[in-house]
Amino acid sequence: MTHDDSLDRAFSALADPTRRAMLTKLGQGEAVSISALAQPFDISLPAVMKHIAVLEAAGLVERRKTGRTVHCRMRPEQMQAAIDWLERTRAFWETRLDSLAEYVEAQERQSAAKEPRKETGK
Amino acid sequence: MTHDDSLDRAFSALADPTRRAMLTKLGQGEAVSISALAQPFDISLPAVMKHIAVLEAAGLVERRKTGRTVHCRMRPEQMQAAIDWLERTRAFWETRLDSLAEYVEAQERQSAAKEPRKETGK
DNA sequence: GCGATACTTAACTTATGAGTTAAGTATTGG
DNA sequence: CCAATACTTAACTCATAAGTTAAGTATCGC
Repeated sequence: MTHDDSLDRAFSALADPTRRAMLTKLGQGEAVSISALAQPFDISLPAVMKHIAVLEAAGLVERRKTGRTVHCRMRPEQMQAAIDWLERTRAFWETRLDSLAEYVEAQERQSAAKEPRKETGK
Repeated sequence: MTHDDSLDRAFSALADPTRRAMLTKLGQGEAVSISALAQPFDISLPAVMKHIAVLEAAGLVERRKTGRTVHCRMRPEQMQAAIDWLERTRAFWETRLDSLAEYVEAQERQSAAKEPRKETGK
């Protein structure tokens, strides 16, 4: 089985509202320090560190240390991979749905042209 | 805080490879029975039931019972909500930064401006 | 140098998630 | 009717995730 655990990590990282809020902030394009990232949340700094570690392990975020300050920035590639998986799965469903609708429609036209197709007497 | 726990549940459900495989199968448009869904996996039926319950709670899947058989089908709306969140977050990043090269360039300018005392003779 | 700042690590608690086995309920088919 | 089929529920194990506090390390500003 082709099991891609980078998708596991990406979706798992995205499942937490604190981490999504961090990504939203990082999505504005600026590199944000860890303490600045932590500021809106009512949790301890070690807890924030853990969230950032999860985001980094998922490839969603990159850290760069300058002096005593660490700046984080978003890396959209893994988010794109998640989008791709979702689009593919949903898109497939929708094309099948369309072709199913076409099929049903075709069947109806065929039935109307010939004779009503009934279930065999039960 | 705009905390949407339907996104929590959706991403959390998507984080598991077994559940993604189930969604891929359901993405083909047919309603699949629970035992048919379970067939490819080397786990017990109760474990499969739990996965389906998670997918259902996340709004990604719908169950319909007919006699003793339960058929599951995909519901793409919540997947679309997940796609929307990801697109929004990533798209914002990308509009802010026209290209990676431009970003790196900006970073270098910022670093140079921020720490002039190092490498004074430049 | 020394204290404040910014992050890091360690150790621990508590909750949840994924799996198990065993036993139960409800339909269907012979 | 009875037994096989298809799912369900209960009870439990084990691993990991998310948070905590406390203590540690490495700059920076005076």
